[in-house]
Amino acid sequence: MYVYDTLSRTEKNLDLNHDQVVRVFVCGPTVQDSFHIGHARTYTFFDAVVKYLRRKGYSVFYLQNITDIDDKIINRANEENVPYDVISRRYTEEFFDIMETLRINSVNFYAMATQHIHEIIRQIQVLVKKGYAYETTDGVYFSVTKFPDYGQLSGQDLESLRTGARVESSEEKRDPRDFVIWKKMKPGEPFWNSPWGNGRPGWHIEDTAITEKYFGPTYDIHGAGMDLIFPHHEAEVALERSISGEPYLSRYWIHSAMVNVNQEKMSKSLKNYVTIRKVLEDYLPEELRYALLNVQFRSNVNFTPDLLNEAKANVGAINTLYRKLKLKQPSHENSDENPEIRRLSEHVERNFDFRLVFRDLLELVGKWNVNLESLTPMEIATAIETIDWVDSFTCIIPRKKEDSTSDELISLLLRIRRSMREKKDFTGADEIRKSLRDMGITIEDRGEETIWWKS
RNA sequence: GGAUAGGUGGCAGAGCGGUUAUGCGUGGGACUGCAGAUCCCAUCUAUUAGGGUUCGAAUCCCUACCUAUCCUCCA
Repeated sequence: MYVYDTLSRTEKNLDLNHDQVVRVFVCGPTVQDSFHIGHARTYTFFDAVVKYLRRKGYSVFYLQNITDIDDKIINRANEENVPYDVISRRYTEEFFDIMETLRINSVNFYAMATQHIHEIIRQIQVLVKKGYAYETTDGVYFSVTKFPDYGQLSGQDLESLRTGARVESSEEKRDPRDFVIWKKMKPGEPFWNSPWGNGRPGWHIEDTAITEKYFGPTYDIHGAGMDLIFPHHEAEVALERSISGEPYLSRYWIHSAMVNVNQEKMSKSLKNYVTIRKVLEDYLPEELRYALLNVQFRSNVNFTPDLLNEAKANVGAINTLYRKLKLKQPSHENSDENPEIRRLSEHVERNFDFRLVFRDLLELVGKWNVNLESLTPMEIATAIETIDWVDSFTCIIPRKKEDSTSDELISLLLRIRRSMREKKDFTGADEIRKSLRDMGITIEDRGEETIWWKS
């Protein structure tokens, strides 16, 4: 398997160990506001990656943090005049709710920042003791120049960072490029006790404290959106490696690209974002997943109606065929190997190109549709197995609606409809068809017989 | 200005030196009582620009131009 690794800037052989747990960490959100398609993209992508790895037999521990204390949360709380945790809880709940709806369920553990204050303080203590961090009147800072590899991950050199300094420089910072790891509280702000007085953690150290607790000083895969490469991940590397002395933090760095609107990054500040909830008013979660996975992960996507409509059309086509196949009699013999799956898996294993998987699956769907009536039981089994396999990590086959209609009743209705049609009572026949559709049952007249399925 | 990706038909996107992929859209047709689903045909005959290498380039090299992300909080 190959993945593009940000640090080495090359496609690297993804060399994971089947005998050990594969440790994957992906940066979670700051729970300060509603979530948009940008979030959906990142988390859907890594969900599919982890599901694929598991499918392949790896035992993956997928860890994600949740930033539940942060300036933005405090600001929001002040605007609404409520305690900060009213905000963080509200959006944490919304986040979990959306994750569930989008079928993003591969994360083993969500680590909340505020539940790891101890670990954070311990890391800061080590950094201060080793001389990597220093205290000022408003906080504790990490001294960037003490870490020679700073800038390596993002391809920045320290000098150009200095000249580009849009960094707001606090007077007491020894270097404008230094970053906070502990913020001392201002009146009215939430706080935790620490050796440096009351305050709260900086963002970067939150993640290293969490990953160190669950994974130790190094782990296998670190993922997130590309916008976090600098300074966030750069800072994580500096912090953890300064503490551990190890030559690396994560063996692989996988960064997914942005979602754009009118060629611009979807973001809060530009007010050009579309919330996930909004999209789910008109599209199925599976259609959104398809749309987002139908793009190479390192390419930006422009978010347009076309993108979703194409996904809708394709998900519909795959699903319809899938339901029809399910009505047939597949062979139950064990086939040695499914050649289609082998071919499709090559796409996944070359840079997780789910898009190519979809493309080839669609071609197969066309082929199966043409021969639908003449497929052998073996071919039916292969087709179903192939779609199931793709669905096992992409989750694009819409779930059936909960239903209570019995098969016998449906058959009865269809018999009645048949006799109506024979008597040319098409109005009545169409009414039955429409009612069944409303109940999530699709029917299809095929000459003498009528087939149906629940979708 | 620096770092990193890119620039292919109406849109999305393959191709990695030698068949105008493919999907969506659009038009037409088959099937159907009508739908739906599916299929067939067509449409679009595209590769940012200019040089170069080559028998031959979307594909390699150079130059220019353009776009996105990051260099500040951000998935």
